[in-house]
Amino acid sequence: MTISMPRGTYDVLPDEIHRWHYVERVARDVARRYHFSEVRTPIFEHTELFQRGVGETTDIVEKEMYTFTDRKGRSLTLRPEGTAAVVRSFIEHKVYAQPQPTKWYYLGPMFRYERPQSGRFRQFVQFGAEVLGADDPSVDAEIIAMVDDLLQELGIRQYRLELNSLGCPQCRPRHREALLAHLRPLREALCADCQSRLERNPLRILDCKNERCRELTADTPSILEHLCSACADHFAGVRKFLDELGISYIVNPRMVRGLDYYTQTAFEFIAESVGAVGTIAAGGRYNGLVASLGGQDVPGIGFATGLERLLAVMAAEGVEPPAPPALDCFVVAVGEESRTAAVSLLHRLRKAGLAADLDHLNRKVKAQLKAADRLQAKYVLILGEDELSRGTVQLRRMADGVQEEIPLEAAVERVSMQSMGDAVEQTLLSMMTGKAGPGADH
RNA sequence: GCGAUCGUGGCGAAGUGGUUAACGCACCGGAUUGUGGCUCCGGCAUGCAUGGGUUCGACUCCCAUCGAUCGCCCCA
Repeated sequence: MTISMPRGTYDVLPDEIHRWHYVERVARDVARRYHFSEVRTPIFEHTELFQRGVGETTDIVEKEMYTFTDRKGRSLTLRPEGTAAVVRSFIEHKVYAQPQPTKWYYLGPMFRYERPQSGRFRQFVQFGAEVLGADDPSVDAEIIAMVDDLLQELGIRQYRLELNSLGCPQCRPRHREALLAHLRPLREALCADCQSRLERNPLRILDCKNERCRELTADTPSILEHLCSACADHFAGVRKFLDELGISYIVNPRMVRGLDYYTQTAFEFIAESVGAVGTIAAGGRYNGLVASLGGQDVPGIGFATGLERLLAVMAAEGVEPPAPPALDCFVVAVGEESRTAAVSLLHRLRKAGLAADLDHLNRKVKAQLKAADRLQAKYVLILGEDELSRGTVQLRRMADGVQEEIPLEAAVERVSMQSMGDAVEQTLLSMMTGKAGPGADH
């Protein structure tokens, strides 16, 4: 048997890589405009970082981590998410001693041992950003606005933003008690999952998809009614800024986040009609995380989005990222004699900045032209013995087959000028028609 | 971790317990002299995910394993 890729992984082949490049480019550009700097942390960390950072009782830590022991017996784990490592880095390099706030973003693979399904993989790519050292509601709004901009710019239209506040260590316990008091009498009527959630994580019961559970918990005490005044003020502040920015949202008091570290603001961007997993971006505030990982009491907020899901939603909405540029020039050599000259010509084209190639399979002229056509070469330079003796080449424009014989010396410059001219023409055309061309802004 | 469906050449896709496993696309070559996109001709799976089993005989039936897709849990 030949070896295949591990479960839950995928190859991005060259014919679709441009979609990835496009999303990555837009993400980085949004980050630039929001004034976030990129941080790159290791793909693996000490297991303990995630146990403490993500939370011992979370599904991620309990059953989804890729953990292994290295040759010295250390327990290491492939990162399942980005925030813990960013915070670790922030603390480790004493970045809190520098002017605050710290605004970092990351873009890279994460790993979770889960059953693959649509929009879910074992290795997947997240783009995320964190603001450390500022707890003003305007920061929460900024993070949310950033995600909103990202989605807009990728051409994604059908999504909604759900917002909630999870309170803080002062008010959350009060809500929890009220919740338990309400739910305990209903215990027997709840679904099996919810019964087990009851003592462990009662908040999750509110998020249950089960019809019966939903009915039973319909009039359950809301976290929003139990917020302390600080959290209530903060939540009101976030809403005020979002309203000011014209970002619409739905307050969902039943929304829960999977990771233990969230406090106050929590949000989810949900795609309207895409498979079972509709969440394409999510995040929230985590004011206790830095301290719990051994740093100062520094507030934080962030988000993460899965690129596979963005790509899936884009495909579902018919958004087509700009195609990669075609090959500028294909050099056709006729006969062995001209091959040396052809290789030399090819080299000069490339040195001049053109994307150029030639046939390496010793194909006949016809087949070489066919290859050039398939590669969508804009121009073809044909070099045979006749041309060689005359010191010329045939310059053929593939779009219409117009061909002329030009001096060999002028070939590189001619193709350069023509290609450039084509590009300018394209741009002008797209400006006039108002349609987005390659590299044009949206 | 649980459930459903599925697994035939690079891709799509017929097929039936029994002779050489259709077809389409793609790819490669050819249709005499050095020229693409059309047309025509030819080539392209000693094998039907893997391993067992049933049978005189299995790609076709059974079991297991692996994988894919989708859903649950949970999550980006």
